[in-house]
Amino acid sequence: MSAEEAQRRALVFKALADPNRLRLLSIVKAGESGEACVCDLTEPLDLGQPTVSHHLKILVEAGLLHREKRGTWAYYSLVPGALERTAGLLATL
Amino acid sequence: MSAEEAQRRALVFKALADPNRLRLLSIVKAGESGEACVCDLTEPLDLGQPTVSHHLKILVEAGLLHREKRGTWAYYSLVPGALERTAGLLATL
DNA sequence: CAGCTATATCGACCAATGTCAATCTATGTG
DNA sequence: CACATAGATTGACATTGGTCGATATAGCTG
Repeated sequence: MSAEEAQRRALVFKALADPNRLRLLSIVKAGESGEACVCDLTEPLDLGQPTVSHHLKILVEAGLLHREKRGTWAYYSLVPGALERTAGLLATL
Repeated sequence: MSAEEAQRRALVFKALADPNRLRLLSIVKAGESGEACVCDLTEPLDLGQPTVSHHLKILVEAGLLHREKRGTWAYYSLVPGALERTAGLLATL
């Protein structure tokens, strides 16, 4: 694998390499509507709102979460197929 | 997902969250014998020997690589099924 | 427009991490 | 035993990364 390809793939795993971000993904996935707003995520993780926004941004930039703003709220949802594609990265090392 | 479970899973992804470690896994996997010694890994990554040993240790501790010492050499190989199990972690978030 | 609320951004701080040079350990060889 | 070699460990350093408080932005409501 080329250095550039490795760097690219490492970005996704970096996004997954934090316990709080794994929990964020888990909560978003478990939500019955498939989405969650920041206010739903702050309390269960016992983190400040800026910290949660920071983690969500990293997950969005990694292509794992999708952000949709509706009114004052921002709703986050899993990007369809993103987890499966990430799993595929491991099979094709 | 509990905080403890998240922490446990994050350890594996932390191990994957470095480009050089991804390349190490890739090289070990690609080797025809399925294993490689440190001396085979230093040059293609353009890293010093201590750095490579450091990365290999992290991959072993994450349960991804197996280390077997034969004589003066240490041979590293993929732990069977480890990558598949890691991929499974993503499916069960 | 003034005020409120949800979220994002900024700046600072401390902890964790990747890298290297130097050194140590263990194995093999004369 | 003396020496050489493969690899691990240590210590130092610079960089990155997670967290928070303070502040900014955007949308809603009166």
